[in-house]
Amino acid sequence: MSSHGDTVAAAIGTLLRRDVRQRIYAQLTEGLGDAVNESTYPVLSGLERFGASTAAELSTAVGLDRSVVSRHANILERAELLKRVPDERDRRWIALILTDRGQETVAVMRERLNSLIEAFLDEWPDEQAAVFATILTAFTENGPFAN
Amino acid sequence: MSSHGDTVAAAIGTLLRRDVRQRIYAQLTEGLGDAVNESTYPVLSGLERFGASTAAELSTAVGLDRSVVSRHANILERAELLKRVPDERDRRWIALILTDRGQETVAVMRERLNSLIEAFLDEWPDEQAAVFATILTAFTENGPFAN
DNA sequence: TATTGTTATACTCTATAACTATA
DNA sequence: TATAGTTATAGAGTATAACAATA
Repeated sequence: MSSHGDTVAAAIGTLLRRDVRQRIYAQLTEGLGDAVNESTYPVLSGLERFGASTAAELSTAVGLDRSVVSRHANILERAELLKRVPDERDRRWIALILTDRGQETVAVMRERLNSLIEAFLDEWPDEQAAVFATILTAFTENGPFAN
Repeated sequence: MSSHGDTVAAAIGTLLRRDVRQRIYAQLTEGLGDAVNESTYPVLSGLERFGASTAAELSTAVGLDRSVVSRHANILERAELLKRVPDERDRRWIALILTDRGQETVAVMRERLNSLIEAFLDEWPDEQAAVFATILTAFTENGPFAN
């Protein structure tokens, strides 16, 4: 009878806290310009993950309405982080694609997150870090809150 | 050269996503009345964690302005989940305390979270679950995003 | 003077509705 | 007609400012 549930539940509860979340995003987006923040992050990050996408496609992927994606795209376009191009598949559609600068920005944010976590994990034996990575991934992909 | 950093970073990124967070809160608060939702949750949960507190005290603990805590307290008070009582320490202050019903509500939410996570962890060898719990707790308490 | 609780106000983010264009 | 993109509008949540009450 393990019962690490309470411990993990408390930690998850902390991660979900608004102030914690804001601190994380603030660190990742610091110095990248006003256009890059907790709200626009999903659009930037989503374009990097899924490649060129329409606002409607991206909206389902990131859990926002397409009107919201369109609005964030305006902000990111003005900052020259993405651009709009005709979508070959359907002339009604407009594809959002990252500019070089947009790709660099996403790379910076990913690198920041990766290296902060890497530094933290270095404190633990590799075998334990591997177990942690495996179970955390399973939790987000197949756990009780996976879609 | 471990490099579980990328894996963990991706999982953390998922946990931070808005749609994931909303799904979690929706499950925890389902059926507990309109007063209990993602916004009022921190106030309820905070009162349980810290005990009777003023709006100002709670606001620093949960990362909200005291005016916001006061507003949420109104909603929770109308739902009879908390009540306001004079604070012995200072006659300017008003202590927020959970009613019996409020305590039951928090217990239900905690129990839901605990048992969902417990069920997930039961799928793993206890030793690995213990490692996961230990490292995750260290991450939230002393990791790169701890306050 | 300083700090609390509360309320009024403004701002941000998001969803809904309405419009245009294309299929 | 159906669905995309976009924009106008409304709603929810929060921070700021201002007020009365108490220290």
